[in-house]
Amino acid sequence: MTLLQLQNILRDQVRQTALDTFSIELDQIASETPPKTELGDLAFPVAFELAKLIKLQSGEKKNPREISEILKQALETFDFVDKVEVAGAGYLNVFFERAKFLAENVEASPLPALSLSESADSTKVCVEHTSVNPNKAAHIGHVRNSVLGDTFQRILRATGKMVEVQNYIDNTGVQVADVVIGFIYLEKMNLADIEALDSKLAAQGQTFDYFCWDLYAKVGVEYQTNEGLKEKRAEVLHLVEEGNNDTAVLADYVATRNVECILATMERLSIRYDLLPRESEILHLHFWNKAFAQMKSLGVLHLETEGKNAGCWVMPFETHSGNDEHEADKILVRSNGTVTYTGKDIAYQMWKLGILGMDFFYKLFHTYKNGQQVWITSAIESEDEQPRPQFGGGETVYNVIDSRQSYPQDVVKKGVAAIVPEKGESASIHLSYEMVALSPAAAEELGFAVSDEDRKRPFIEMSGRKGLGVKADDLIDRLETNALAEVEARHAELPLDQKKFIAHQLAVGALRYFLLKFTRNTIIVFDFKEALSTEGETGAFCQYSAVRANSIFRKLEERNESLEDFKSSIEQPALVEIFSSDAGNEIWSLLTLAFRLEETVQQAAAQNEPAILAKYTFNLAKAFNLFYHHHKILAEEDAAKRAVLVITADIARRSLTAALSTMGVEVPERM
RNA sequence: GGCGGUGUAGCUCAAUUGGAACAGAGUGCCUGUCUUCUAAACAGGAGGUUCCGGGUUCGAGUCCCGGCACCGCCA
Repeated sequence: MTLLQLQNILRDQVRQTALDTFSIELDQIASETPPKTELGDLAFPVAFELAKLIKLQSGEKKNPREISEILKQALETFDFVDKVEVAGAGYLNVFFERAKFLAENVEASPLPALSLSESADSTKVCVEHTSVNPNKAAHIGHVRNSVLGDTFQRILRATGKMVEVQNYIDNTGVQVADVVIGFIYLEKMNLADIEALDSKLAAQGQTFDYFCWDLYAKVGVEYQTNEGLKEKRAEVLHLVEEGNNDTAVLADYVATRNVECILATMERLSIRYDLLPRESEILHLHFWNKAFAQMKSLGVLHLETEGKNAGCWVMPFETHSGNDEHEADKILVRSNGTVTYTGKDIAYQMWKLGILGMDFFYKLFHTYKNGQQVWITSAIESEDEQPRPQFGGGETVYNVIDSRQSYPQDVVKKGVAAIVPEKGESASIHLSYEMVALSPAAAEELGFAVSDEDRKRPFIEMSGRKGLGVKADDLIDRLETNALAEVEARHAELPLDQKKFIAHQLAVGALRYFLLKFTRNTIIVFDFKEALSTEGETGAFCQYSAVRANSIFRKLEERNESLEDFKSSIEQPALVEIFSSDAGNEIWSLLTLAFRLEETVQQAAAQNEPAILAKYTFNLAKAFNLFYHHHKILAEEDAAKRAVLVITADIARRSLTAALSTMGVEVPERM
């Protein structure tokens, strides 16, 4: 019986007792964890609610404490429940039978549902994240998206879901067109020149995406004075969208090279994808026409005949009471016949949910070092490669997109729900997050001129167009360099390869944790000092804690002592005695915290909030450090106590490792 | 102007969706702890009008009403 199962059983019992005794049906029963382990393992504030409901139902006034006494008796009969106390104004505090519970869970997996996600009968969901415009290198703001998405994807897997990860590639948009203009008109380069660029850049220690980063900024500057260049925009964009011409071929090369670079950057952070759906295929396969036909036949669209929207196809939203300006977002087809972004997004969202009635073709794009494959869409049937996975058709679709897109995302969600009411709005989830901005000081540190006006602002938005931002690879490099110096100082004797690998693991841990510890709707004002720190609430702190735990087991192995012997040596009476001793509470509180990973992951999934897992991981690491500090585990003389300490350390490190792994963070061999 | 978000310790952030028994962390500041299973650690201290004003109730940082400030989106 896991902690989660036990909690659910107790919750059911509370519900049943409320029904039997007071004829009150409680749909949701809140439970919480008491602030200190001495006060119990699980608390129900349910008596207060019951008192209110009883009064409402029969007019009878009941004291919450009285109600709790009745519930207490019902809960005390349970296995694994030691005692139940009524505390405060009517709190119900449940204490578990520590020894029995530990004996039962010595071997338990911290995330039992993880193995389910490989089985065919688990439900499939799609997570779209990253989706960087393929015209430049990724910056730290993009990385927040990717880390959030990748971590959330791991969280979903840990709850037993089958997950498909998509990275949408807008390869035919204005941003790509702008860089193409830079190549053609500013750099005077043709396709062959661009193809030769990589080797030239390599000699200067540069990369393609960095080159594009600067070029894109250059185009932005040029636009301000060069009207002629700006006029090329519409023309180039049109050619790129249309395809089958030299400009489109050049654009495709540029976009693909940038995708390759961005994928390489993300792989440094253990972020990988299953599919790269491209806008070019959505256009060329005419997804919109299919969606448009469906919408017309369902009558969810109508042709506006008068007013300023005359000639437009619009989708009405009863729930929305916006003003005239907002109506613009509901226009799906303009009076000139062109489809809006919202229209295309709705068609694409329908494909993701498997309700469009048509599909892309697919070819293999890349095989990662770990064997995972990432596929890319194609518009050409003969290019379709078999065998291949089935893509799209998610039960639920999560779109990781920053909060500035909240309104359009809401329109897409409502639009899809109008077309397929049986799926409803809940099938489309916008995992929104706030941007990563720069403090004026950080912008100056990067060498950007900050105006007096900007200096007064709390933060400055990063901008690819201005070339203002902390590039992801630069930051990772810096993190790796710093970490390597630390490893060098502590473990000079290790081979360089190993030291570099550890430094890499630490850099990933630092960056991922830094981006995950903030809740999604907090604007991260990037600060170098904070991001590079390895003290306090950081990835390194959590990793360090796990490394220390592992070193205990390395030492045990060296002494030819096995964990299995400890597990088989524990006996109930000895356990009971240890748990009732002074150290018992502290050991037990570490254990219950470690057992709470499964529950925490479920919470993070239900609330779409990876920061919950980050906070938990930090608290678990902290609790382990305390335990580690208080007990000399290997030196403990009392054999029974030593066994309990070893087993506790093992359970804690397994939970910690699993928690970190769910955040995409590895535990280094040494630190 | 309309819609949405935010406001909590010097600074950066949490707070299990309305719960208690000190509103918690990290950082910064002050003070202690390395011959030990790794000090990237641990312990202690100072630091709060939860933006302001009303309201709802057994109970409000959280919900409602009215303001203020900052941010974003749509024009």
